[in-house]
Amino acid sequence: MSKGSFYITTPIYYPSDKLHIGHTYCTVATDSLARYKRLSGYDVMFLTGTDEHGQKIEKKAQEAGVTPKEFVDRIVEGQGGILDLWKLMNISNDRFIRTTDDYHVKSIQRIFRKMYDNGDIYKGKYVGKYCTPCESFWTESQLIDGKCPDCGRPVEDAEEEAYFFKLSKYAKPVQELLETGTFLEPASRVNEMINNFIKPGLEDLCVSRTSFTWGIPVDFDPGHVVYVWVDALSNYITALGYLNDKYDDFDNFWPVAHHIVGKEIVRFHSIIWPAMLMSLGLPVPQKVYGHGWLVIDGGKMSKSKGNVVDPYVLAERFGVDALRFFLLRTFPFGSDGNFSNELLINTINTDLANNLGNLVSRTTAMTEKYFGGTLPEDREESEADSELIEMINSVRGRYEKQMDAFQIHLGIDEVFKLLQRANKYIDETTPWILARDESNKARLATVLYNLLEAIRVSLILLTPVIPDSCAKALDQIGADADCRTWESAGKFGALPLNVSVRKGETLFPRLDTEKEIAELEKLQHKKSVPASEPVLPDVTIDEFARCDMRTVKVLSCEAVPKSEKLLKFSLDDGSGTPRQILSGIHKFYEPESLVGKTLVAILNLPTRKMMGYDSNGMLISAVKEEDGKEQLHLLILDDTVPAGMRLC
RNA sequence: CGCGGGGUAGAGCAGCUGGUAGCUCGUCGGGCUCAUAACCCGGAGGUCGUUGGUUCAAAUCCUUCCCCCGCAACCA
Repeated sequence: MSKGSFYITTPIYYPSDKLHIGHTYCTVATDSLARYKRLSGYDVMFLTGTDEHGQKIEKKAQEAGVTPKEFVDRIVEGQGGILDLWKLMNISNDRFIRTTDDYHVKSIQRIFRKMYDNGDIYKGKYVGKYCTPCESFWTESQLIDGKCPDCGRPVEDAEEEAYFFKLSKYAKPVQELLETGTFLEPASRVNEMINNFIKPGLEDLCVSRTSFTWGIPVDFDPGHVVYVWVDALSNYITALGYLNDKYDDFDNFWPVAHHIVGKEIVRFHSIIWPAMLMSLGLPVPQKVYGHGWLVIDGGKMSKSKGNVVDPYVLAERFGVDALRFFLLRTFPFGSDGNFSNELLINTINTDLANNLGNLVSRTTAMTEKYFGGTLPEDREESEADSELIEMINSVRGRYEKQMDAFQIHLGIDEVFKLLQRANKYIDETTPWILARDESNKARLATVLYNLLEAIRVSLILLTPVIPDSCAKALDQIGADADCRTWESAGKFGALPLNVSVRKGETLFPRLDTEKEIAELEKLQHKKSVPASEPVLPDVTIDEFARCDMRTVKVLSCEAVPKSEKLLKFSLDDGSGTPRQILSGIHKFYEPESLVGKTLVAILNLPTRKMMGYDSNGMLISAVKEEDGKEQLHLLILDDTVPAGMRLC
């Protein structure tokens, strides 16, 4: 019965913030592939989850005044959290792993131990700089002006103990893996990996840390926690029960694994992960597929640009299926896609409302109008039917080919070619004319039946993408369970000759483009305007007085070459010697416009190097997050104010 | 010379194992009236970023330069 096992995963996401449309894109795509494989007869395991350890979460939790576990619990399980989002998006994952789960923790300790025992993990020294008061280790590049980036005090040479994984040992087999076969796709990523990382030489990888504690302890060496590589990547096997008793699916689903990942983490999945598996004596997964990103106006989505798209807003307004469809239909899965509200609405209208929804509507409407909803069994075939029927019979094959290559958008495209052909078929056969003459009843029934069949097959194939809508529409055209199977999608004629249809509610209402875009912008605007920040905890007047803020006049100002943000200022601070300060405000000000202006700067910050220049202080600006976008205004004073006056 | 991706009709993209350009949307015109002002047909619109070269023939291969994006760096 089963065609075999199929294991597919998303990355485990880092719950330091709310997830955005990019994460949704990846998960929805993986979900549709998982659903496709189930539909076509595979025994599927679909895993997603969260990667919950690390310094960043430790720090964020501290800032929020909660424990790290409380912090991630809120983002993962809380209202509007990750689990809620996947539920909303109709994600059919079989399992959800959190790296804080007990069984995972135990497995990781055993995996670490195993690699240690076989000699691939060794204890080494991590040479760096140590700040005694802060008890922190820093690398050379993290230092600011040779001093501790946290407190500005001097640091000393020190060695930190750390465990290393012999990544270098596996450079050759990994390169061979990348070069042969189809392990990493799309193929364009292969060269990137080899040129960038393997050719320059793979260095052994630091796999433990002592600089933070929010992680899985190395059980045989207290003080060390397992660093992200081993902890996070191994989720793909611990979730199957590797070296734990929680699950027992490892033999079923390894190595038929397919990792869907964003292009930014292709490196970890195509180099480090296979090397780790080789070390453990395990086979490597079948495929790593790096999909592209959703970008906006050609640029990356980011908080500071204020263009992060919230999947909740879109799903609530247009429906989950519409959003799922848009993401998978519009963008080639392997490359970047340009997201826009307008494109979203156009796609919904053109494909879902006009093409699919309207076809179902006009077909069911005619069936009800001319036959009271139930077709008679008499038939009269015609040469005019052959092309449509041929397409119905062959579409599954073309679709399957694309989907097996993870070309979801092309798979969908095959279905829409059939839907378009069906719409055209109505024009060719003019059923409304046939209906005028009683003697054409058999011919009319044939035409409608053929249309219902085209719709039925299309809906089955679209089920992985828009499951709920397809189920509804299949109800409308009277398809019972046997008429919804993968088998039945391969051949014309599954519906009974006397099929009964029931025209239901409109599947995808057509949207008013301009109105919707306006509404959407309003919504996204509203959502992203935060309440003004709370006032910070008290400081004493003495503490305030330690900040040496003074008026300064701009002597000269120029852009720093090769930097898009930095401006280099020469300032009169009243001392007689010009003071150099760098400031990342090029996005807001052109250098010429600031010459001669009277500004405010804090002078007694430690010197900091930026792009090779010293910056002796910081210009004071008024900053606000507005509309998700950073608004920045330099404090510009009346030019009658002389340079060098202190603020107090 | 840090690494990589890309520059093709108004917009978004395909074509890139070489043979005088395709798709979707938009636009213009026509048809139809079963349907969610939907559906069907047709037209207009591109010297395929730039320079030079290979070839009978280049968007497609090699070369020069320009521009955009991402990584990196950096933004207190």
